[in-house]
Amino acid sequence: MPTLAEIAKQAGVSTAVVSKIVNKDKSLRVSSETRSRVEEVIHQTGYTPNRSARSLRSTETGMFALVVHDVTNPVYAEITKGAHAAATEAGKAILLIDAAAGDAAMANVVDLVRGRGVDGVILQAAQENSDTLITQAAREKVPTILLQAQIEDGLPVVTIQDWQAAQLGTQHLIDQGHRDIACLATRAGLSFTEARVEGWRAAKREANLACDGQQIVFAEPTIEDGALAFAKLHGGSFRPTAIMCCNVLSAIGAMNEAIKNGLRVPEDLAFVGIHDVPMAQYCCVPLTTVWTPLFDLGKASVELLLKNGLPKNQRLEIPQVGRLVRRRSS
Amino acid sequence: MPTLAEIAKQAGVSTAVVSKIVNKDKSLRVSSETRSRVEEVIHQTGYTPNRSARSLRSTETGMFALVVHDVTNPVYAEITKGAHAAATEAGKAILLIDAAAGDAAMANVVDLVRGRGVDGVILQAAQENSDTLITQAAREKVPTILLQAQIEDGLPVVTIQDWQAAQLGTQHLIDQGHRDIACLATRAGLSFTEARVEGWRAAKREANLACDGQQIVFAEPTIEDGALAFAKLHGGSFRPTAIMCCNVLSAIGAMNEAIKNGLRVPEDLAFVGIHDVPMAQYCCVPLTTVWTPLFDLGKASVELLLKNGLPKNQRLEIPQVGRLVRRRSS
DNA sequence: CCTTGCTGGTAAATCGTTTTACCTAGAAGA
DNA sequence: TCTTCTAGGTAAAACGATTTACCAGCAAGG
Repeated sequence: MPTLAEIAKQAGVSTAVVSKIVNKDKSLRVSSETRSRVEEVIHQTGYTPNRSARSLRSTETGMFALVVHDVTNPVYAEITKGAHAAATEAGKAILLIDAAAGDAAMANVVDLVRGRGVDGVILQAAQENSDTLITQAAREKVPTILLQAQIEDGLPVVTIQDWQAAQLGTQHLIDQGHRDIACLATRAGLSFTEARVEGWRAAKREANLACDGQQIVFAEPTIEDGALAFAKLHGGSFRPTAIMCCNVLSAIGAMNEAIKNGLRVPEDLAFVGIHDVPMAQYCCVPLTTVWTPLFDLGKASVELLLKNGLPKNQRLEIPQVGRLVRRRSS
Repeated sequence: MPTLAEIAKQAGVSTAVVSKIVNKDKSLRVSSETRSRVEEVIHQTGYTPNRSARSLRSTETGMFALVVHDVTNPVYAEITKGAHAAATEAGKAILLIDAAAGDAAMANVVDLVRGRGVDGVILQAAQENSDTLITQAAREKVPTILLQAQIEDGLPVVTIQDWQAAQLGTQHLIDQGHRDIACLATRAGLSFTEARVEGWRAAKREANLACDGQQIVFAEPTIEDGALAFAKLHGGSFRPTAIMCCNVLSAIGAMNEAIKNGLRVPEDLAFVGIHDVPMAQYCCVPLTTVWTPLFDLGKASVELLLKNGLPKNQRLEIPQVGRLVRRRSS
């Protein structure tokens, strides 16, 4: 409740001194008596600087916007948790934006960026409406980091090792003796989708197994879309004995649909999914997954914003490597 | 990038006029030519008011802090989604704090509150460290709303119909012919835990079934703790044929553990859980749940903050009633 | 002719910090 | 004795909005 000016008056010094003491500014030369007198008053009154005033002067708000597709998706929730952890450690706050809430939510972020309400943006690009956000951020020179998908050149991206994750999962299926391995990919056209499909392809090539377009089907990372994707795959001419799923939720959806269709998992059809969320462990047939460093993905993106040191086009791949978590589905 | 003053200069008017036009202040009397001239300049330059400056004058930040136990818990994620939706609709932003991140995160919120960085707080009380937050918020007169648990008198609480949810689930089990129905409760001592246990008790009483303390076991709302709770229940002298679980995650954990112990669900042991998250549908044995208005719970708490109209001790119970979603586990 | 009253504004104070530029007394050096 | 540091500060100008108080000029009413 008290203002800096009031503290200054009570301690009999100028506001400059108080400000520098509060901020631990090393450039301040002050006698130890004065210092302790001021500190005493600060302590007594329980003074905390007003954030708006501070931001106004310093143009730093201590807040980052985190735009995710959908908070209720456990994969994104884990990323969010990581981002939050890094922010907390640095004394910063995370402004959560759920892109699933539609254009209004996006418009809100744009406003925030234009009004300098945030120091940076971490964007898990959703639809085309994210473009507006990106251009605005660029114009306002608000640091922006892309999560997972490199939807725009000239912006830093942070990803996991997508290629390796898919390769690892596919290799496991090959090791189990599968030869007809389909790929249930994430959304077509995105950079990480391509990386994962490429990982699947690479593993198959290495084993001299043919890959063609028919073996790939794209789906959003949701249970529902996974189920639909299975229908497409099951109806086609290519009948796989295993499916490498680029997302854990679509894997669960597809697997469930397969079982509904009377298939036995893993005997008739085996499944592997990318991202090891708790749900994988407890679903109908426990799902084999490739564990990925989701927490660190979120954490790293915030840390990058804090350092503010990422060159324009750099791509940061979280070094922590995925590992296979084998369960009943394969 | 341009400031209000620059707009004013370009349009040849005072800053007061521009400010009122931007804010659609009805008290402003201005000729239509001047108005359109100003609006033109605003449009041309793409002016957006600086949030920090605005907050400094008005003492409103347009941000609410939402403190949840753990974002990766799907129940809380859904609440978060609801809160976010309401905030978005009102052009406000949600600052997410994950209490699981520990004391540092809580200290952060306290700082935010003291520095007037947020207009209000929605608190899903976690540990005792939340007390500091509450007292600070009260002292700073920052509106605070409690989620689910009434951990402090004198503060508004918003809840779902806890009693009815538990009663409904238990009644269903009774209808299935069960008589020995245990209660896997949430954390002991919390208001909503008591309400749910009371709902369970009421349903049993109504059917002339005995209830005693042995039939109740408490657990945190996690899969792991649910599993542990099952062990306690299974080891005891009371052998239930059904368990009414006050949380969906602990239900899944307990059910899984039961199956591991060779029990058949629902033949040997039936389960019902409160809160209908997607996971319930896809787990080992699809879980019967009582659907609850989680989204609306989050939404309502934000709306309450927006209206700022809740009397001190009021308790808002989301009117939307729960319904039973029957699946294989019962 | 004098007083209101309304229209369409303006100028300046204010919010609570941070930061820059300047100031004074005493000590030290020449 | 005169200059020059240096330690320990001070005063005031930002930052970019909002808000209050005031004002000039014209028309209408008496």
